[in-house]
Amino acid sequence: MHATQDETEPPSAPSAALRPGLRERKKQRTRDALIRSALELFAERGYEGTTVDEIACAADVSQRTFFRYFAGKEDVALAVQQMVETHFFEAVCERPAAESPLTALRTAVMSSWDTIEEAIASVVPLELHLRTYQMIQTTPQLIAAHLRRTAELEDRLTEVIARREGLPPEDPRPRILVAAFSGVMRETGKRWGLLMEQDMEEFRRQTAAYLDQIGPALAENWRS
Amino acid sequence: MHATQDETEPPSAPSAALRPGLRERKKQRTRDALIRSALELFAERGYEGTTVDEIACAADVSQRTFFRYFAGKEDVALAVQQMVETHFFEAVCERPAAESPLTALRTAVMSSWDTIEEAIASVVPLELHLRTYQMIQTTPQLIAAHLRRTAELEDRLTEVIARREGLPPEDPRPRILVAAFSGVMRETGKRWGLLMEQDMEEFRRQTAAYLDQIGPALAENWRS
DNA sequence: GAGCGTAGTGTCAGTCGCTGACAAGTGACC
DNA sequence: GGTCACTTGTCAGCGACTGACACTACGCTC
Repeated sequence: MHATQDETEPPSAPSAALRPGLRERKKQRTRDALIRSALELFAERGYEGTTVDEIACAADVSQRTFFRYFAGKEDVALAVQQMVETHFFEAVCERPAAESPLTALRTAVMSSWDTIEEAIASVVPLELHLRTYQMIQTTPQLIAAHLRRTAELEDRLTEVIARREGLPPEDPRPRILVAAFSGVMRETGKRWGLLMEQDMEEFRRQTAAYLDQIGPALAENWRS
Repeated sequence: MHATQDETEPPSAPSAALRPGLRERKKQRTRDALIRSALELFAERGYEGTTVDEIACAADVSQRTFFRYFAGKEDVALAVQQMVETHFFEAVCERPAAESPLTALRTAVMSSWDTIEEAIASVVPLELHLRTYQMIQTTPQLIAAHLRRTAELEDRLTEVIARREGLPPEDPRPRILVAAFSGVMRETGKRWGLLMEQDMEEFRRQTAAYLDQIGPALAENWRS
């Protein structure tokens, strides 16, 4: 309902602001304002220490309007994270069928990281998103909500991979692979958020190293 | 705070009801009554269609007392499931160190299933628990809460396995294995709950078959 | 450019989950 | 039997969320 930006495109509009219609632009600005206000307040006073009233007030709308844009307080906290995950999912869908499933997943993460930052920055400053990410991993209610969304993403990934490989839906292997992959991503994400590592290169290396362990993890006899 | 049943034991009490003291028994009965009332109401009107007031009223206590026993409405819905998972975790801890990690997990599930039913039945009828399990998997709020608890269980399992194998906490392999295992359990659990399979034997076979796929899932080249 | 329909917004009132504070009842222990 | 600590109920209140209704303003047509 919100944020649908696919319309008939007038060829090369002179003023770049005329594309989506005045009303649509206003809605988009309201939505962005709500996200920005929310994340700033969360960073300042914490998630539970911030009321929806305060968020709405900071974005100059009524509380009622807030709930027309977001289904709940959780929603706005996870809005940017949602963007990131959608972006990753699309990257997976675009991987060539020749790649093995694990390679496809791995390459998709890496390539989605190359391009996601500007998309984030168009809504909120990157540093604010990093603080939000930490908050998500330390606030019980947000951990739960985020895990639920992640589980849904896993379902979709499982389906995509099963289709790629031409497997019937009952085959458990795609699900297992996705679960293992997801476990790695959760773990590395935890480290990234908590250690506040700004060094993206180092983080990529670590993630890659972890992903390399997926194969060996299932070989019995770990004791070297 | 609640349900601590470790106290100095008077040697062989004549009436088996005298062990934990009158007050403790009363608390336990209140707690069980709350769980039973809650699950019955949930089964009847759904989770969101039931208010805490109604649960408290059905158990003949005040709403305030309900919240002294359970941190929230979610808590009472997941109370029995919590028992099951604790039981499983303890079973894992007791597996001999000679078993490979995956074997230990697999054997622990199977053996915990052998003994959990009576523990459940002492609180609520088994059939009611099954309906609750279905409800958990279809109610967004409960899915989220349950996933959070499961994630905590995964953390503890990861730690136990790392210790068993004498691995340092940074080694990602225990986490990956647990994630894959957990993915299988979530999937089979989903089928069990939704298909309402009463046939426990069939369900065990299916779970075992899924677990057998964990190894192959990580071997590349699935296409037979 | 006036007018109309509709989409977006604010206000209001209400429900429900949840909590702190205080007062009253009740098992436990000497 | 009396004191003490633990449980409980009542009350008052906050915050998340929702339905209903009236109002404003965009967008489209004539």
